[in-house]
Formats: sequence, C-alpha cells, structure tokens
Amino acid sequence: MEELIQGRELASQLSTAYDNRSVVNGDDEGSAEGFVNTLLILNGKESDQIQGNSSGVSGGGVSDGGSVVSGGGADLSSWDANHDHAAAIKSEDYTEEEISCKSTSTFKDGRGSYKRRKTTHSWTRDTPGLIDDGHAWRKYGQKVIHNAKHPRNYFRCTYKFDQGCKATKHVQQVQDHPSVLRTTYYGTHTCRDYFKTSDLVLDCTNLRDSSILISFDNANCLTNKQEHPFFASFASSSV
DNA sequence: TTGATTTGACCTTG
DNA sequence: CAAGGTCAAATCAA
Repeated sequence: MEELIQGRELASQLSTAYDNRSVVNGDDEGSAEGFVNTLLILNGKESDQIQGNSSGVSGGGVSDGGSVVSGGGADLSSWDANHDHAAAIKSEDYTEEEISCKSTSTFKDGRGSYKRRKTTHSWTRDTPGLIDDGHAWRKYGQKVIHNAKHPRNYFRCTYKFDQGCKATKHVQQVQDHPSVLRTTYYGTHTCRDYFKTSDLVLDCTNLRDSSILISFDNANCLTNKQEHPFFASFASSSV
C-alpha cells in the first residue's frame, strides 16, 4: 500500500514535471523505481498480495466498499466506517495451486474441474442480512453441510461464461446467529459490468492531462471513485 | 421466451 | 468413503 500511495504521488509529480518540461534529477532513480513497482503491482505482478491482504477487492467489495489501491490513506478506513454493521473480514491462506488445476483423473461429460477451496484465496464477511455487494451473482447450488444447521448456498459471477470471471461466493447462516449471513468470497472479479461501470471515471485528478484515461461521465467522478475504488485504479493502470 | 433458481447426481479431495 | 463443490435438467418467474 505504501508503494501504491507513493506511486500515486510520483505519478502526480511526473505529470507536473511533464507539464513544466523540467528535468527530473536528484532522487529520480528512486522515484522511478517506486513508480515502476507501483505499476507492477497495479498490473498484477504482486496482485496476489493485494488480494490476499485486502478486504473489499472487487469480489469482496460491496457497492460502496472500501478502497484498496488508489484511494490513499483516507479511503483505507472507509470500509468499516461506511458500514454500521461492521463486516467481519478475514483473509485466509492462499497458494498458487488455485491457478493450475492439478487433477489428473478423467473427466466425464466435460466435468471435473472441481477444486477444494481450502487452498484458494478467500475472505469472509458477516452481514446482518442479504446485501448488495455490487456484483451480479447467480446461484448454482445449495448443499447441506455436515454439523451445520443451515445449508450453504453457492454463487458464481453472472459473467462467468461471458467474460470468464472466476469469482464465486458461499453464503451460509451463522449457526449461533441465524440472522447473520456469512459470505465467503473466492477469487476476484475479472469481469466488467458495463451497465454499472459505464460512468466510471478512472482518475479524475489528472483527467485533463491524461490521454490514456477513459471517462464516460465526469460529473459522477467522486461518487464513482468511492463506489468502485478498486476498479477505478485497476482499470487506469491497465489501459 | 428467456434467464434465474432448485435440486439430485456427479466428481474431487482429504 | 465422507464431505464439499459443481453440473445440469427440471422448474419457476418475469
């Protein structure tokens, strides 16, 4: 996060320097390194760390969820602050095994890509009821869990097939508190809900001098940046 | 008619 | 083999 914040500052400095056509010297090597690190992170080189240590990253985020990348320090606290019923979130162990399906057995009817969730990156949230987390989910299963009073519901991203989004989640009532729903998120959203993000502004602070930025509605700049902080920063780094 | 949900069967993993 | 995760046909709903 420090690198990301630093990168944001450096990007601003770079923009200013470019405007002034001034020669950057002195500690420019360190600055450049930090900026490159930031770009690497934003482009996924260290995305695992981001995902593993962050709540509210795309899949885990509610519609007005917290910031991960671009929001800076102020946004970091917005997750809990914006929720009266502070959601309990925790990350679990994560390995690269998720990436490769190591099954060697034969598949029947095209099935077989089953992966135990134990080794995949996940985080949980406890909510007092059903909430809109800002993503389109489709239920694909329900299962009675051993030693659990309540069944577990399985959801996948609506755009799983359209856009290959691998995000899934499980929702289950907490045993001791039936009114509380425990949602476990797996994977992060790689999809784009074009209807919801059509007015997304990637980085309004440097809008005037950023030829790579895409903006469809500048008027909602602040609002959307708060609602989709991760997408905003992620997208801007990817364009 | 089309998309979402239900639910039992199927499949993998520990 | 038990348990959890996913598939897909049947069903529901807009």
